Amino acid sequence: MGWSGKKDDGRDGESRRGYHHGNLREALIEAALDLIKAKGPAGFTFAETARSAGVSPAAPYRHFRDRDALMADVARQGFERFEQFLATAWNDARPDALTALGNIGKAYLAFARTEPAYYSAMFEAGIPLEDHPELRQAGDRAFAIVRKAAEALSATLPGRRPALMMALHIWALAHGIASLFARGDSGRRTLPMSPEDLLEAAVLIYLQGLGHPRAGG
Amino acid sequence: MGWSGKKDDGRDGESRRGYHHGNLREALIEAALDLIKAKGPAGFTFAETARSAGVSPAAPYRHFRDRDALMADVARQGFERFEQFLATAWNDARPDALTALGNIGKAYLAFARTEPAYYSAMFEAGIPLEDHPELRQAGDRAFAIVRKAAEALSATLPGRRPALMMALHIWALAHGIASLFARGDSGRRTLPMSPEDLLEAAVLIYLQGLGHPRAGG
DNA sequence: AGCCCATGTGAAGGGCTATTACATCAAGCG
DNA sequence: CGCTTGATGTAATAGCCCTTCACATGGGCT
Repeated sequence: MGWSGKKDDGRDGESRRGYHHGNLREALIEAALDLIKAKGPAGFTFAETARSAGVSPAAPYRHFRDRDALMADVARQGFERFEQFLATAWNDARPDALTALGNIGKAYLAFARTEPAYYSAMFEAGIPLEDHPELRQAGDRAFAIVRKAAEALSATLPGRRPALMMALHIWALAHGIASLFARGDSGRRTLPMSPEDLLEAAVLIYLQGLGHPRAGG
Repeated sequence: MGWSGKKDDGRDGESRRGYHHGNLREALIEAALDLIKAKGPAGFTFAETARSAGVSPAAPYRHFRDRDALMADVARQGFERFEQFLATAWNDARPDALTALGNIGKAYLAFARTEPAYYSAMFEAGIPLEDHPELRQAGDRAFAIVRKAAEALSATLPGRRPALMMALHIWALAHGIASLFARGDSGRRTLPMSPEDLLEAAVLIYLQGLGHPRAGG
């Protein structure tokens, strides 16, 4: 009974239709993305996400078990977009496998730069993969794109090059460059060349080391 | 003396004699390392660090401006140890530059694995470098070891290879492999080979692409 | 001895996480 | 149509953390 029944501030939030939000789950994910982008994965809080969505601090618990579950869902969604992004860049090895692999590299760095919130959630939030199997699966599907590219490249190389190893090398290289040099505008190291050029040069040298006929001769 | 919450008493040789701790700053850094190792950089808290050191929650503020300042100091100390670790592995290009570079790679991954607390603080804590210039300098000094190795290698290569670019490539590769595959025992991706072998293979292929006479065959 | 000040304490304000009991509302059912 | 039910949101709360404040302690210096 003690509840102060007067709450005529129906327009406190943005597009609340009434007592129930109507699409809170999606609104929370979107708000979380904005907050992660603005303050990093560590600065993102459940309570502020709830405020951004115009609901009470307890409301998000109806849709996510805890703060980490929301972060994991953001990361999962990020991996799915990432997979599509890489697949579009690969474009079934068109116009040729070498060019398409270069496009994958550019797409990798572009994603890290233009979607820092997703990238942070995916790789830096420290979500334990064993607690979120769907997250690991989403990551594996994204990696499969690079693996497919490595297999196509491997077919053009002399000898029988292990495609999985090539894929791991390229992924690690792209991730290392993205983590160290292609992060948000703030103070990372300054480079004598763009991260994109740095990655492309590395991949070409690497492929030449594997005997690719057209990689930098 | 009701301040001893737990009996972990990590004081090695220097115990608290009375009202004043005597060596609180060092004790806090050591306690922070243990906590970061145990619960990750996000799980580490100022208050718990203070408890571990046996002081009140307000005491650490006499030695560090805030929680981030302690984290930054841990990271700075980590970079200094890292630099020494890499320098020892390089060992002035002995027995030869190629072998010594391989040792640097192994040392990089070994550091990430055996000192996960330092490595987390250095690369994953999200400390803004512009707020802690001494941290950036410490990182630059560690990178200089890899740069020196790249310069020595470059001298053995045909043509005039840009040593800085080589150093960046190798650093990014090592960091990517360490971040993705060589982290703590917990659930990362399973590999067909050890991270060390993966990195060594990548560096050898890369150097062969640059024309190194003995890398690959 | 007496003073200074670096160092440590206790209390307090404010924020976050997560749980609990209660409120609201839409949908299904007789 | 009135009732029940389940999903969704709210207020209140406990516990923890960060940070600051006034105050306490005692080592070192004159």
